[in-house]
Amino acid sequence: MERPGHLPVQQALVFAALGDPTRLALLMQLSDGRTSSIAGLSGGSKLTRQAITKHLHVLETAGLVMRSKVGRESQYAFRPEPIEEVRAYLDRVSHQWEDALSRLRVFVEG
Amino acid sequence: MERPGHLPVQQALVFAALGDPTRLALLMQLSDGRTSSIAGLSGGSKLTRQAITKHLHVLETAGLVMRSKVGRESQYAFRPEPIEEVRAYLDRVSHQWEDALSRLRVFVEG
DNA sequence: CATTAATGCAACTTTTTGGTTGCGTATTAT
DNA sequence: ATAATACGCAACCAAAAAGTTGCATTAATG
Repeated sequence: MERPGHLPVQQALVFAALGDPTRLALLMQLSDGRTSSIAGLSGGSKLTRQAITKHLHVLETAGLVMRSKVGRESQYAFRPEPIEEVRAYLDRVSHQWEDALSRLRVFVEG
Repeated sequence: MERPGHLPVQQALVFAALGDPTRLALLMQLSDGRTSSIAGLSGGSKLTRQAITKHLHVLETAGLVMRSKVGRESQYAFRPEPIEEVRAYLDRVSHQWEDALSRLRVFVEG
């Protein structure tokens, strides 16, 4: 049985990957389900292709995108699994907080 | 009407705050609803008190934590609002992705 | 009042990040 | 075959983040 609540390292990786406007914008570009090449993702940004490449590597390390090389270009695709895990993690935190609050409420009012 | 694709600067702040194991651990310590002082939060970490203080400032700037000075000590409390906003944001991204995928599916399958 | 505990503040060092430039390599197109 | 396209890789740079040390301040304690 894995207790996800005590593995903040992997979650932190995902959060850190999401904690940059450029990377968030890249994710939004891919969240429509279509894949895109590095050149495609670089167009529309003032940054260089290599900067975008680095950001894509960060996203890939966090598992938020998947890379597959087709021909001479790297096609990147959105990967929703880490998002779901992070949502589940936040759910647990919220529930823990709400449960604690209701217990405190009972203690004070009771 | 806010468009989900609009550049989320505030969200990035919260994600960046969550993107550090030390800060995640601090949040977990506070997510039981009880407040804690800096000394209390520093105990159990190998970092110095000042390092913890800096992390708490980051969390406070992101709105994830509230500080109130009582006597000579600073009491910190968990603040769930940004968590909820981030969850709502992730919901929008997930739905956008799933909707796009079903549209693609319809397009491909005819 | 002297002492101790809890913290705030500022300077400084080290590491990490975000970004660029330059160059080499593999495809695709002409 | 040649040229243009799309990358990968490495070195390098600047700025921000993470962390420490030192000292001043404020509040509780005996």
